[in-house]
Amino acid sequence: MQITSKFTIALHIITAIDYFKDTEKVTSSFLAGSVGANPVIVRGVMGDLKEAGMIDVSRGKSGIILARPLEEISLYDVYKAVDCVSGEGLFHFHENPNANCPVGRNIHKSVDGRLLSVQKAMENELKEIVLSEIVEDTRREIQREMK
Amino acid sequence: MQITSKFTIALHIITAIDYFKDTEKVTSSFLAGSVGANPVIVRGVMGDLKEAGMIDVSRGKSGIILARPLEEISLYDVYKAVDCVSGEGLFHFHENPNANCPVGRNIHKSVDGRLLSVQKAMENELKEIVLSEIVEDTRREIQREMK
DNA sequence: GCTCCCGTAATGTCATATATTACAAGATGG
DNA sequence: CCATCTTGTAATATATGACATTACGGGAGC
Repeated sequence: MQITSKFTIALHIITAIDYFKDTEKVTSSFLAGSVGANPVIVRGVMGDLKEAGMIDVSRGKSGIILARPLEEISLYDVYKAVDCVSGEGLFHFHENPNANCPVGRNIHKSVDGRLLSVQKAMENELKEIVLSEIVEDTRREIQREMK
Repeated sequence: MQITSKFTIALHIITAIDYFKDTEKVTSSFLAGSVGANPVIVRGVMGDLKEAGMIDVSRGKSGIILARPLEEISLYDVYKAVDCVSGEGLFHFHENPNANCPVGRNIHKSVDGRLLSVQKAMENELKEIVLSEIVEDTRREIQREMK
């Protein structure tokens, strides 16, 4: 199983908002075109990012702008904002271990904590990466193309 | 999204095989009873573990036994054996970024590597945990119950 | 040969991700 | 104030994947 594409869509959106901020009118339809997904999906992700205070969205003839400097936003912030790992955690414990079996009754206690610490390790890694790295890398790749 | 319950089922199975090795006839149905899942599911996981050389399975009136000492098997080995994270990786990149858009064309290059390294960080954490820890902890919990 | 149990195919169900259409309501420009 | 553009969101459809369940063939032991 995998982590929802909402996460990478969010990264894509933010990168595009920054990249096109001076040359295009950035709307959900425009972003959807770049991402290759439906505008409604993009609006959903936009809603998550807005709620987390990463972008400012206004209706009418306005557009979408970044609300915070990219150096201050980590991948973990985005990951949390779009909530791509549902509440119960990264690992899905099988639902009904048999309470009449000593192993079934106690396996949770010895496994849960360890799996949680593994998840935390991954999340800490996400905290180490900031959006400005992604955006700058993408800019560099685009530059390289032009030569 | 989450990592399949096949993973925790595998941990449960192995623990149960060890715990009941002297007192019960360990079959797929017996294990299914403890896990709280269908015997067919358990057989599938057993097949994965067998293929990875962790257990020996024989038909007829025999039973299932561990093939390697638990100290030599890490959670990562089990995780790989049951293949609970499909081939493409933990993160699911959105499928169709627009190739006509400079961002859509280049975002992959700047994101893929970073996400992969996050996944590796998690997997390295799994390598640090050995099955004997789980089994011993579970035994301890069962002991504590009895007092 | 009888019985037990694994291996596996076929099928069904259910949850979730994503796509798509439709429309109300807010913001802006004239 | 009105026309226009765009977001927010509900309702619906589709596809995929996880898991359950039934069924049955074939090996292993007694």
